[in-house]
Amino acid sequence: MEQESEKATRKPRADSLRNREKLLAAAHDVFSAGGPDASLEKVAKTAGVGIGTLYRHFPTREAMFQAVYKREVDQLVELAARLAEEKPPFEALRQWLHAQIGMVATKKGMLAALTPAAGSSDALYADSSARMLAAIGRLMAAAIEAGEIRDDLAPEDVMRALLGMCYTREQAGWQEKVIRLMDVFLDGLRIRGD
Amino acid sequence: MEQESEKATRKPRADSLRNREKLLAAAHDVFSAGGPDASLEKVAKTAGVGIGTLYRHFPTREAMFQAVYKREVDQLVELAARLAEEKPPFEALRQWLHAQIGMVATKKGMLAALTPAAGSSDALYADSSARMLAAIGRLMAAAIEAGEIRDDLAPEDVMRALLGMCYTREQAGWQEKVIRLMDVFLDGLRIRGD
DNA sequence: TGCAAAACGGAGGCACCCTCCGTATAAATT
DNA sequence: AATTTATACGGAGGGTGCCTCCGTTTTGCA
Repeated sequence: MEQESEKATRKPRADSLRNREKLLAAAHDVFSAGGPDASLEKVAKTAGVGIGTLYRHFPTREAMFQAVYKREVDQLVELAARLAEEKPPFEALRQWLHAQIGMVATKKGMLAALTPAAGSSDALYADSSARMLAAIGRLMAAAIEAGEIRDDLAPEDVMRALLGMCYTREQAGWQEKVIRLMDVFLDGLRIRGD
Repeated sequence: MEQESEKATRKPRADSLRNREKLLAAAHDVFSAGGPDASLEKVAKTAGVGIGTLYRHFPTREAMFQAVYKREVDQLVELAARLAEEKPPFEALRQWLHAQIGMVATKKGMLAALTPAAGSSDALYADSSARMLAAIGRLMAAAIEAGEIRDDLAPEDVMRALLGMCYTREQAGWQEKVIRLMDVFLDGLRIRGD
């Protein structure tokens, strides 16, 4: 019988992986729409699984937030890499920032949920933050090298501008407003070929 | 029949006023201890009234927060005036700041509760804030005139220091820690008679 | 003192939280 | 392919909180 560790680790079941993924997708949707206090039973129903399955995968609300958050960071970092390859530098930066806005809706719940228990999840947070800054840094560097944007802003500055704009998230429809604000900002960032 | 306005306004019932006051006191205690999501039924029970009575006086959770908040601002402004009369200037300032810390526990729930619905309660907020700054300004002016503290800080600065320190409110027992921090800060503020 | 307006209190219906366990199913074994 | 067995599934159920509604009690006024 072949096994690498002393513990007999069976291959994880396919349905388990499927359900985990379905739950994460559903959680993203539900929390984006309903805020951090949205019902976990609604998440389970949206995912099409039982409430028991949800709790087995994510024992606490915060565990669920963290998993969603990490997944989104992964996706955004990957998206940055793909955009950098496929699009002109400025356009890549623009599209990536737009994608960011969609994420903040969830991060909102994240922040509220993580703050009280701070300390347990600091590492996750710091790491994600660093990766995000690195990703935006690469996009900006490319645009600067192409002579498309100013070179006197740091990645942190752009990040702060983005998050600051999102701080007005209150009424319905804030995402559209922030996208417009962000486009104005990008217009200011751009070097025009006059 | 004598009445001042066209509407026949009967004198408010004594029990109503009593219960309202009991509810506000209970709400302060419960929210301080349990945070903004504390149970309203616990508030009613602590106050010794039925849940129906609570909802009649404060139809929504936010209405309750606002009432508690306003009451605390009133009390603190009044306390500032009394301390200014009865205590030496520096001691008055110190005791008032300590009292402030007790309030933040409730304001925490306040902020979380007010933010989403911003706009409906802006006026209340701005007014309270101004009154608080005026109160601390008077205490500081007295201490400056007596030569007890430095004169190069504005009321806003001290307020910001206080709130910044309170931002670490997470674990149990944060109030004690903040009181110690605040005393250190006050020690720095003080002009020593060397 | 009598009476009607106003306030009281808690039962009841609903939603959500989380646990527990009988049933179903996928991986391992033969 | 059939059997075994570890693992995952789903939802009923017990508990708590939210808020409404209405019969009962209290209070101000005449």
